[in-house]
Amino acid sequence: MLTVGGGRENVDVYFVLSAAPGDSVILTPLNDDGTAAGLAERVGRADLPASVEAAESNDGGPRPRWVWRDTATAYAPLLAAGVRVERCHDLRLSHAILRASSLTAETALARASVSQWDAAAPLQAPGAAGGAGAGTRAGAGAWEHTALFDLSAPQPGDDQTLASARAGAGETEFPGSEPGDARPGEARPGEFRPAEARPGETRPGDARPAETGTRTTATTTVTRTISANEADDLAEFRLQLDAISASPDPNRLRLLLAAESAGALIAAEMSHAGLPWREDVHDELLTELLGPRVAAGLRPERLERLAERIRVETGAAQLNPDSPADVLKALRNAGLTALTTRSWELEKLEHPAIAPLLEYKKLSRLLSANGWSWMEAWVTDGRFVPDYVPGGVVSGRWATRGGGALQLPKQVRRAVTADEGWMLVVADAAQLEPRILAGISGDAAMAGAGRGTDLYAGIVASGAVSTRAEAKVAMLGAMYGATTGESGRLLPRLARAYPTALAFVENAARAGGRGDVVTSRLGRSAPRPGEEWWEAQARAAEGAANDAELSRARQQARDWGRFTRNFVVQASAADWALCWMADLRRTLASFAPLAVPGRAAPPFDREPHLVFFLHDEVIVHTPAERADAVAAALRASAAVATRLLFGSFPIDVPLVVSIVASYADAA
DNA sequence: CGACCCTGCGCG
DNA sequence: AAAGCGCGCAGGGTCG
Repeated sequence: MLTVGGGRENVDVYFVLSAAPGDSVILTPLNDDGTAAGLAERVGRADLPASVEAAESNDGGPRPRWVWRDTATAYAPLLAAGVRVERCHDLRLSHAILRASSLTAETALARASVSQWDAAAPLQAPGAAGGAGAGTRAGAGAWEHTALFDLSAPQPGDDQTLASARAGAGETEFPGSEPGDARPGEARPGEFRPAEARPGETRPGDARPAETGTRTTATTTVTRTISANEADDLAEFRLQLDAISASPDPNRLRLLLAAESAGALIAAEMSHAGLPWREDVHDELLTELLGPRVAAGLRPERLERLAERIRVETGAAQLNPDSPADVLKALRNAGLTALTTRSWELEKLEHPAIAPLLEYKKLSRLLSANGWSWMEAWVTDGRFVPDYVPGGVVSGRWATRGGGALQLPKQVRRAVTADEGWMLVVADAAQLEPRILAGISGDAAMAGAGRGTDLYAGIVASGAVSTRAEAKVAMLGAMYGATTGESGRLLPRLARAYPTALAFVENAARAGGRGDVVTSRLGRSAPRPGEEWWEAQARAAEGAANDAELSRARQQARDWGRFTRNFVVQASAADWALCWMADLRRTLASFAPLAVPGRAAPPFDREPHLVFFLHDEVIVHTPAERADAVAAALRASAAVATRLLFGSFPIDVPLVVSIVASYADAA
């Protein structure tokens, strides 16, 4: 059976999980500096959940950190078996961050050639989430990776030999480092962070994981055969540890990677649990708005009536209201000058066809995006199970693949309903991005404007602008790089009141315009512009470009500047949100199980668990009895995240928390 | 028929 | 070009 750290306490031990031939997995225990911590063990996949659970229990000792290529693929089968892990290190996500980060720019990892570690997230097998079934998903034919760890399936011929020497585990005490950030503030120690790695500290008998051959040491020598996968994983992990310790601020990156990996665990857990979804409520809502369900491809009654009215009012008997070109032609024939068929554009027009057209567009959108077909494809057994893609956006935001989980319209949120005896705790970080801007720029005036209050109201109170709406549009303009319109007009006033914050985003924009790399609070860097961009800039700088090319080059430089201007804010907000959720997850896991009737999938059937995340908002599904405690935990974790990012800088990120039966009732 | 782009709109 | 960031998705339309 697996043991961790020979019973020592306060030692981070990693278990690297690698696919091995014969439907098995190799677990290699490592110390936090990448040296061997014990003998590797081979476990059949069927027995893996039990082994993992045993290591997680460890009699009150430290929990291991699981190191694996891809959390979604590795963790889903564990969850399906009801087994949860506390911490992990996602090699692929970590690689992506370290590859791009300005903090690890000169490391071997950053200079390595493009490899399997730079590949996109593997696709999830339908139904891998466990709790809910596979369903019929659009594009299901594209699923490829169904096996456990098959990013590159092990070939028997690929095996090589490596000495894995048992180093004197247990001989030396390695207390964990202080918590992640250089300015940890009041953060609770020891949370979701890997302990300090110790470069240069090598003990006799340690085997470098990537070494081959047999090594005799003062203790024991073990020679065994390992798969190419295992060698790759160990080598990559070491490369990452080296890159981190070589960075100017290792703790910053350790925190980021721990939070990113925790996010991957959360995504897997949310897909396992699913978002509670009342199909009957959804169906009722659709029927009320659209008319009774009809076969896919047909228009429900209400839509058909609207389409007919539009045809009558425009005099276009054959009009297809789903075709923008058709609609445009019909409007012109009716004497209207419309350039596009966008709703906000049509709203300005005065004509009897406009009202039914706008209503048609609204309802038709509901039908195609979240109608019955969508429900059939994505909701199973009362759970909406989207496929989250942690790290799917360069800023660190998540993406989704299918299901449109990040665009759940307010129209259908009524269907998101807690199980009987359970509640939803919905929490939203109010005005997160401008607050993050105040934090990263160190703008005390802006931070002060938001302390304990609505930030936009605080900006109004400072006298910079006169209404909340103005404050909001001006702030958004500052973060997005508005140059014209109301937003552009208000910017100078904002800049006078908050010069530090405005200078910060201005600098980020200038850096981007030069092609320089910008970086989030915790160390996630934006990509550099592509080859084409550089070529255009070079031609412009050499004076080789004609007027059109010159203005295009300048335009591209401004565009990239707007991207980097926004990146520093958006990516730092994503840093914060990941820390928030990671800390929350740890707290929720510590709640005593509660025997309540419910339909939540084990291991979450007796305790609060995250079911939804959207940039600055989360939903926790909880036994009703625990709802208040969950609300308190959400606030506490927000405070932890704020301290982890900003230390003692006097800033707060207040939450708007609602305890509701239905998502539609959240504030 | 699929691959691809465009339009439009949902979310933050 | 709604004034400016980041996304995903569906449907129409075109091309090969």
